[in-house]
Amino acid sequence: MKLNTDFYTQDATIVAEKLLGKILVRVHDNGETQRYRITETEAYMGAEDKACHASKGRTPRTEVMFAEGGRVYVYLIYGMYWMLNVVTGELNHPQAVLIRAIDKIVGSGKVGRELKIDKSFYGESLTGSARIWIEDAPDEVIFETAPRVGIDYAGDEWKNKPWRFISKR
DNA sequence: CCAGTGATCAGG
DNA sequence: CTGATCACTGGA
Repeated sequence: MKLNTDFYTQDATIVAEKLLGKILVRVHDNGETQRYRITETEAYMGAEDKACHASKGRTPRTEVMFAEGGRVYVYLIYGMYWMLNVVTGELNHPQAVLIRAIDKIVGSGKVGRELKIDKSFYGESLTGSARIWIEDAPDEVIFETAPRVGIDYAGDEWKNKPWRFISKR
């Protein structure tokens, strides 16, 4: 069953944890369907969080994070990799969860490449799209937490938050 | 270690 | 317009 708006409007730290073990579904134009279990996520927690893009203010790129949870936030990094994020939280609470790994595809850049994510997914509704959504899964998940990756610029307080969630089998 | 690669944003 | 920066990966 597709995860609904009630799920996505929770805080990013909650959603990031609960997304572990859930099924990410991607349907291509030719009908080919990919299904992957989400195995690693990171939470970005709003305007306060120096590691969150939205802490730099409301810009065309960060705009979608201010929407109610349940949309896709994508951006290109280093001119090569599309980062796939899920917008979470209530309206005007700019939060998102980065999908870092799905099954054997470990690495946020590889995830975007594997699923053929591009700019056209910016703002896509995860509750209403026919080409990308996430389904609930009953599996119990064992996970550990760790600091987030690649955010040295954020300062110690935010850099050290254990907001990376890694599924252990 | 570091090159590749291009959108994005603040500043003139 | 310019130039710095970047939630990364892959190859030396």
